[in-house]
Amino acid sequence: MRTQHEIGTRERIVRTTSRLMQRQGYEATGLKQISLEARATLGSVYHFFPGGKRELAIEAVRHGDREFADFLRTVFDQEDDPAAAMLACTRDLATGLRESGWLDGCPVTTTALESAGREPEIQQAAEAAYENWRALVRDKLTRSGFAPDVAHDLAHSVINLLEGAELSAQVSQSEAPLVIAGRHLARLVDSYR
Amino acid sequence: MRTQHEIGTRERIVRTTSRLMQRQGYEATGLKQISLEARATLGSVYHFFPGGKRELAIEAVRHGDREFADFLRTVFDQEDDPAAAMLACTRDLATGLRESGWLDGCPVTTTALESAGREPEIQQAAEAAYENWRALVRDKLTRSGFAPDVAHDLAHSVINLLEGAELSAQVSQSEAPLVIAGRHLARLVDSYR
DNA sequence: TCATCACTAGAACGAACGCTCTATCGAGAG
DNA sequence: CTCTCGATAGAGCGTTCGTTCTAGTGATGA
Repeated sequence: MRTQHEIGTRERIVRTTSRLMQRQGYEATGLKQISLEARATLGSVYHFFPGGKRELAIEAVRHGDREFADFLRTVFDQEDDPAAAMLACTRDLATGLRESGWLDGCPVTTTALESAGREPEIQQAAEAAYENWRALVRDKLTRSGFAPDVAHDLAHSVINLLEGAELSAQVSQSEAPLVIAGRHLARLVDSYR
Repeated sequence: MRTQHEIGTRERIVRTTSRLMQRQGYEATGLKQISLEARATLGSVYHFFPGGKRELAIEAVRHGDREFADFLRTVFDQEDDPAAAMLACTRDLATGLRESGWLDGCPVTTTALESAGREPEIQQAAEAAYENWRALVRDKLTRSGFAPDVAHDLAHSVINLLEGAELSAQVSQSEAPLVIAGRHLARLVDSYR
């Protein structure tokens, strides 16, 4: 019998897949590597995920979705002012990225790009993730008194600039893109007050 | 002898590789597929690119670099006002993306993300591309009277938001992220006048 | 005419891929 | 105890991968 607090095999496989695909992408991540690093056998992998690699990728994207959503919620709870929240957001992202040796970027983007137009189910999971994150930003802004349509548009560019800046920071191995993005997002948000 | 205006085998291979990796990424693009679609044999591919797939990817990224740089130059030449240029830029990107069936996103990003931290030479080529594009935006802004440090920072966020919005537009198969990004970039640029 | 050499051509190699298959394990039910 | 069945285990399937290799082509210059 499995006690409740220990991590089950299924969850271990999902987390490992998410981390590996975050770093290497969908195609470069093999099932052998997943089963090895998750300390599970191929039999276990196909037992929990009969849909194979595709199903595994979908679950990994959803895991990354929840992961980044938790990050956003934490930052937004700590910073009351939206502009200050933007700065805190990019600062924490930059720190995390640097501490991982510039390896752990967005847990969804790489897989999403690889599967765009080729794996509709994975693409849909990624789209749901982006929309989920936008909703968190939108709610933060409307709760701070911004008009719904302004908040809607801002949410798009906030998430998109975070994505682009993190990608740029990862490729250039520098915190600068994220730091600059934070300042510009704060300025942009403030310009709608 | 080869006349000057016809496209040589080498150039045909580079263009095909660039287009395929733009759509499918680095790992999912096979040399067999490249040689087939470029109407070249594997022997020709390895004759021109002894470094194999890695060298081919580097050349493909550089090709994408020149391609997007030409696009930026064209837009910047047509629109004198920087804010108007931002709007034209996102509009044209959205149109091109839609017309390709949401397949042709940034020709560098996918390959860059897949190789981040694993293929230093490809990553460096991608970094050079981003820096090249930023320089074009920077020059456009300084020529319009913006202070150097302001232009430097804006160039970062312009390119990064373009990247993020195009990625988002591709995944959601919608022009909205790019259209919104154009408005926000114009507003942000104007706020520094 | 003949040697040269950039280029084309594609068979073949070992390795790795996603996936299937059968066998086994082990805790709870009867 | 035996039966059941979710879970574990890993050998092996056919295929495709990147790469290597040898052979052949055809225009060029001596």
